[in-house]
Amino acid sequence: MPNFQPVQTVRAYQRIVEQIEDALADGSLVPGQRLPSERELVSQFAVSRSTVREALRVLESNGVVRSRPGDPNGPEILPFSQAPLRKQMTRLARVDELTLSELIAFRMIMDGAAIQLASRLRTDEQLVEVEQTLVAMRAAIDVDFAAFSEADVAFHEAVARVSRNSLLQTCNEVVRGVVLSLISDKIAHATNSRALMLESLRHHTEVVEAIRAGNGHAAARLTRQNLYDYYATYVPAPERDPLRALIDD
Amino acid sequence: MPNFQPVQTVRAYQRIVEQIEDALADGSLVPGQRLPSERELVSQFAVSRSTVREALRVLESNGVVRSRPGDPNGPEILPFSQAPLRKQMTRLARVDELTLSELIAFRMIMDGAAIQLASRLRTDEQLVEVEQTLVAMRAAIDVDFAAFSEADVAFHEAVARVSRNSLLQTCNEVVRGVVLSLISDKIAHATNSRALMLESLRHHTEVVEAIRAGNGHAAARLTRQNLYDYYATYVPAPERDPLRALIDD
DNA sequence: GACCCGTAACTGGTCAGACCAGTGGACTAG
DNA sequence: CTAGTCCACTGGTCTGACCAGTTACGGGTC
Repeated sequence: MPNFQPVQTVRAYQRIVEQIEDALADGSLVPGQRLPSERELVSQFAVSRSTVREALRVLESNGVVRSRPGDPNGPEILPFSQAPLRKQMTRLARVDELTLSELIAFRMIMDGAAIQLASRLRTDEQLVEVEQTLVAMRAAIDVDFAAFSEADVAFHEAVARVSRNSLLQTCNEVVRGVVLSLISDKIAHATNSRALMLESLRHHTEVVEAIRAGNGHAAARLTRQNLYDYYATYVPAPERDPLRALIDD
Repeated sequence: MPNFQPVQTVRAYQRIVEQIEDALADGSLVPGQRLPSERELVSQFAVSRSTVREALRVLESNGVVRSRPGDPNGPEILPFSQAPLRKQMTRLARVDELTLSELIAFRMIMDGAAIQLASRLRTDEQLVEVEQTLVAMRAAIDVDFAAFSEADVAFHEAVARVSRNSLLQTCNEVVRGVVLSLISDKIAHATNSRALMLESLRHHTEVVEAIRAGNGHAAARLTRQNLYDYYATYVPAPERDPLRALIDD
């Protein structure tokens, strides 16, 4: 008896999307390359132009290609971007499918791991790079909070690079962006921000010390603690349990 | 001097997408509701049907709506789902030239964190649930490796559920799927798989012990160690450093 | 009255052909 | 060799049509 599979109607534009995504996955299509023009695709896929266009719209909304009117080279294959990933995550966060607590827990995990890896894998030059972002943070305190925030991001990005794990790096970046967009308005109203910045700088300095010492576990623990201290006030009290579970070992 | 903004052409179908997404964000459109039929939308938005359809294709590919031919109620607003997030993440994992080592490191981080959270947050009923998946694993050993593998997945999914962090859960699931797809062929050829399964079962049992004891740190460490033991042979030796950095504290 | 079934009015999926406002390369005049 | 014009071609949008499938309705049967 043959093992029949449930059939599902696959629409024409979907098969076009699949073909293009497959070509991208197996490397026969690489970012920077151009797709043939819509009218050319019409004859290659043997479908109407509406169908081709629906496929292109889907690819475009997924950040795979970009069409520009009048461009004689045709639609462009874009390099991978985390923008669509962030869009989806933001969407989920907006509808409470993801709570702030979940996002922050995730940040604590990601950032902690990145720093743990960094403290083991860093070269001396990379340590210097990280220390320089600390210097930039200190300088930014005297400018304004936005500058400090930017320098803070630079610190975390430098550490993430050192961790040599691009997946970790991307996830980190995305979730950091989402968290910031969720609470940026609240942070802007924070009083006594200078004290906050000094405190944050002190925390970061401790982390760098642990990185220098190669003490990955301590560095990770400090990082998670810092994130908790920094964000806990924005999280409803009953949702703080999971966050604490990540810091007390 | 007015602060001019760069203008960017907003295409008609994009404004339709925006309007529908906004309606969804502010609650005037909720999952389960139906959109008017395409021809009805044509007159409401005062555009052609192609334009409406391109907007619907975009929304559909983002998991916002679903169209079914012949449905007199029109396109359905879907409940929010993490499926599109997973799709984007899988794309990231496929495209972003991720090495097996990076993926496994990521799994070690994710799974470790999930188990750490689970051991602190679990209820007694949930502990029983997890223990039952262990029983299933033991039983599956006598069937075949595929059954064992399935039971193993069930174990990790149960733990991820207990961690009460759906983002962690999704990432976990995605990266597990990607890793498995990369090495499934090699595993299938593994000799003496019964011994492997018994070893794996012993490891899982230790983890459950740590969960029962509420020792999150130990549980996480065990988990990472187990994953390392299980996967290290598939990772080229020079790439194992980052993995080891995650286990020896 | 309850039930079954065919029909007709829809639905979405696809197609063909058309127009428009742009782009960019080729071609020409200086 | 340069500056300017022109035109072929691009994507964005529209119109109108056909098809296959779904569903609700109404008429017929029991």
